Amino acid sequence: MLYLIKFYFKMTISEENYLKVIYHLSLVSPKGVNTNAIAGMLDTKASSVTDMLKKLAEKDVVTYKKYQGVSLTNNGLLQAKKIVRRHRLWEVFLVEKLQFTWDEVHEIAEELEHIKSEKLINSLDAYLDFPAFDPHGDPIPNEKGEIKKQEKQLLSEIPIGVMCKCVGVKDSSADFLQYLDKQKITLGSEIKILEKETFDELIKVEVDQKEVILSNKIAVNLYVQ
Amino acid sequence: MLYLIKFYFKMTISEENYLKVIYHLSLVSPKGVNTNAIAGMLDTKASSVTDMLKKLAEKDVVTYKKYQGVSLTNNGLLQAKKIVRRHRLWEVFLVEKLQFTWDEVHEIAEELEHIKSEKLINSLDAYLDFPAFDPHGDPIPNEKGEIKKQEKQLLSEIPIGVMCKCVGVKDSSADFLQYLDKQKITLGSEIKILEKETFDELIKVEVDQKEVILSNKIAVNLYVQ
DNA sequence: AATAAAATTTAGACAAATCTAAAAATATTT
DNA sequence: AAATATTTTTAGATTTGTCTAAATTTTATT
Repeated sequence: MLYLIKFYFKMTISEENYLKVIYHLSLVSPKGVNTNAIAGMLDTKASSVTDMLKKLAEKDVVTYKKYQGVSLTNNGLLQAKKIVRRHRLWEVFLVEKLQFTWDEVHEIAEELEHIKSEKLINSLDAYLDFPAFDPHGDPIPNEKGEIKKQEKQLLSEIPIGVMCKCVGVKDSSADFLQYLDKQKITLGSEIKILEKETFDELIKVEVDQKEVILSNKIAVNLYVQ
Repeated sequence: MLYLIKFYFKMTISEENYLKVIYHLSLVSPKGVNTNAIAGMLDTKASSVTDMLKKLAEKDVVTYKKYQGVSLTNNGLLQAKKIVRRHRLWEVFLVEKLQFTWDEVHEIAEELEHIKSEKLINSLDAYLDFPAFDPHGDPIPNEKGEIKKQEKQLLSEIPIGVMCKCVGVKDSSADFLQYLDKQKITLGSEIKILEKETFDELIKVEVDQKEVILSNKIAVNLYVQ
């Protein structure tokens, strides 16, 4: 069982933040994540990223070849998913139990996600009744890192007249979420597209029986089913 | 309102841990806390403590004179109480909501206490119904740092025949708490001393209608009312 | 394919929090 | 009160994560 040892390196908060960002970026560019992209997400310098990538490679959580970008090892992938799991479970807790709105939870979850007690997180999971999705519609990995994939499309891809339901957001910035609140759009909202204007790409939709006009920027950032 | 600025120095986790320890020690020795005592509590070296005390003095959270020990400023006291507040509220959460036992909560609360969102902690407080005491019977400061004092005595000070109720522990180590569990003693247990043996200081007590023998070490670490 | 541009890495420096070993101050004992 | 012991501080080193500026590699353009 000696091989297990490498799975139990303790990760610092900084290392965890790198892992998480590499995970998110690798979902978009699976063949290797750029140094600059990581630096951008973490608001740090490329040279700092290089330094950290060497350390993470040393710990066997990423595969790193100079100038060739970086990707997660199996081990690193599992660890990243655990961080994401913690983040999203805490978000559910904040919304469901502490009455936070969906635009308020991200920052606090960024801190809570680094508390690593397995017992804590599994108890929380049970307490919340094993939610599969967080308040933004993003899937919550289970203890083994397994993720329930959800069929979903962007609102912009839905044809006129078809009824669909809001199941998530692509952009989960506070600005966007607050704008959706203002339009009374939230997870579960029933949406039907009434009209699409080709010229300026505005669309007229019915949200829970009320008509509203949405821009294309909204439509390409809202997931529906 | 310029004077408020110094209240808003961001504290690192390490600084917070020092503040908290100084707070706890100053309850016992109010005329100044020793460098060595702090080092002992934080499992660090006296020289590291000296370094940190200078930094904390710089931030106006402690009053520090070389070789003369250290004490909290008003500002430092409030900050320390906020950390204690967060720690104890999380302990209540873990026990009441996530079914942790009272010996399991301390370590996790040590991490949770450093998450500083006021909104988070006040929402949690409300969610828990504004508890006045944590699972070990220790008081939870309110938002302003006010603490509800509880009349309490050690079990060892109670005369034979008087009925009392367990309201807290002086030693809250996991070992002691687990020992109490084994004896079926918990917060709220009704206790009556039946006999005191002067020779070896064992005492025979009735706990919730059942007789048990306790050592003096238990009696001097159990608070009753 | 040569050149220019962009991305990445290296080298060396810095701040935070710690350490060891030695020096200085305080407290205790004889 | 002198000698000894204890406590505390200083000086200098180390580790982690970051930075700037220069050097290198890769990619894009002519």
